[in-house]
Amino acid sequence: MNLQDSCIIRHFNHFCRLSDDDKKLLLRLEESPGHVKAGSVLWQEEDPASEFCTLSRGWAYSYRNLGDGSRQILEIYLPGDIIGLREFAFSQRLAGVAMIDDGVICHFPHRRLLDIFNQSTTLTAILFAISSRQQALLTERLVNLARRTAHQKLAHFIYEMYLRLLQTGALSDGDFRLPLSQEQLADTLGLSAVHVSRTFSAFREQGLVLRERHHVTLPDPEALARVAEFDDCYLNDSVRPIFFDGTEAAMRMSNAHSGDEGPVPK
Amino acid sequence: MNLQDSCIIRHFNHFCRLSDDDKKLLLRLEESPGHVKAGSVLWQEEDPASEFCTLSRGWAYSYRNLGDGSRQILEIYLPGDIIGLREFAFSQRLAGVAMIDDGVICHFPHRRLLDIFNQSTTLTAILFAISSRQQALLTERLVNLARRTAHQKLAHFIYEMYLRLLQTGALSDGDFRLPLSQEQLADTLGLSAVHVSRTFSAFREQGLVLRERHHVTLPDPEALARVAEFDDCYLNDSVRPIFFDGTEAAMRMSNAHSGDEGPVPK
DNA sequence: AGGCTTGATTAACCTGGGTTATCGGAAGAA
DNA sequence: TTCTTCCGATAACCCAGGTTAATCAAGCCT
Repeated sequence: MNLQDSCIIRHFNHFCRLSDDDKKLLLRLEESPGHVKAGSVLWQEEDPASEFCTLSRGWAYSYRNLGDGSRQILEIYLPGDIIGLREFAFSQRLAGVAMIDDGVICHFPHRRLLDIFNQSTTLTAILFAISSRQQALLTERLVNLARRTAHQKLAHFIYEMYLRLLQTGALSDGDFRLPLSQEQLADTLGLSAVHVSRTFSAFREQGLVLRERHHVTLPDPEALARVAEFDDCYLNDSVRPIFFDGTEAAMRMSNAHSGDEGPVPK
Repeated sequence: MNLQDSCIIRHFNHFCRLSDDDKKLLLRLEESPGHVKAGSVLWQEEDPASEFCTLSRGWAYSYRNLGDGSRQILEIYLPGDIIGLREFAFSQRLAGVAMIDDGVICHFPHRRLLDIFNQSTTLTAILFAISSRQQALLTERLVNLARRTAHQKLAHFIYEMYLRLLQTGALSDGDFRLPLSQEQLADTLGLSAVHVSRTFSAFREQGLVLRERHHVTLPDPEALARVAEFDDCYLNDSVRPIFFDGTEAAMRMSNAHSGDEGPVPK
């Protein structure tokens, strides 16, 4: 397999330029990618947890089923995202994962993470950063659910998706595919499907969001961000390259004892 | 300093027996512990992020301030917890942290994590597990906020605290100190302080929870868990030793090619 | 073409919990 | 002791969003 074909190498490359050795290490850990159908369940809560996955094509989501028959969608995964890091320390799944679209996923046994820890500090740091970023997304979703009105929740979610898709270079203007049903949106936002519909109707009248089937148009993305009180620092990549420059400098330092260099935070 | 005095060594030991080398590595990274007063702010949102902390004594919480003047408490930290892992991949704080009690914290510069990554696979795996566990707590809080009634939210929170305190061996029966004001509970649970008060009144009448100042008594913890629809698998340690046994076997394998030994999680 | 299913819209009605306000008690300050 | 401040309790009022139900449009199957 060519070094550029691997979906996980592509994903890691987003964070930090990789050496050829690191690429080979990642590649060796990767098992055959497989096609999965829309709606199929990758795993359910309390299944044994023994691997994680990279989503190469298609969208997916993780969810929890509640006692009263409702469910909460925890996270939406886009192509390039890693699924299942959540359960690294557990032997059971804490949440189910299902496909939204037809897609392609690659499997990695949990235990092979240790090979990465053993052999590449760079990859280890990237994995930590990915986990940290997922936690940031989760935190923001928590605030969104706990403290905002239905209008803000929906606006925030749509704008977050818009930014994430922009980052992956998957779109240019405020016009993209959002393959979630209103019921799935409701399960994500802690609302009823009926109220999601009401809110979309309000947005349509205000010219904020136009939704047609699984397609969304944002005539004025900035206006939407204002409604949502959106603060994008939790998504902002621009901090990460700085960190990784620092990382590499720090790694050189700790190997060579070259003394202080670069800004040292107080 | 004695190897057993370090708060971080004590914390890591909860997860996995450490070698003396690992202990020395942890100790070398640790800087002087410091006393902090109740109510003092360790850092605020958007402060530069350059270190993480171990909470050695006292309680703390992380929070986000919202545009409308309200705030959301994200996480309660108990003695032994690590604070600030969230921002590993960021140069800015995503959330503020403040002390609830008087306490003691130890500081670790972010950059020194790389020394750990470089030098100890065991410590790296433990750090990953800690981060994974924090994500599990966050996820459970998210579900709690999004999908449950006020009664369930409060019951769930109190029962979670009860279990966490049990785990750290800090209490024996259903009777413990909960040093949070009703306003702080409200900010944690996405409720108003008034409604927290109402809910406590209801619990008192039902004999579920008796709260007096900062002290809580649970006459029947199991009944409380039932009200909360509590599922403790996200807190359950019993899965972790299994994982770490597997880890150590795998590590020995990858170092020495010694073949299968010990239970390997399937 | 005719059923079936799934998703979306809209309306009518209801309730959990927010908001505001008032009061009382405990702890600290002087 | 008295003043002050903080915290918690309770009541009255109100509204955002849940619930139920009816209707409609769009695939899909055969």
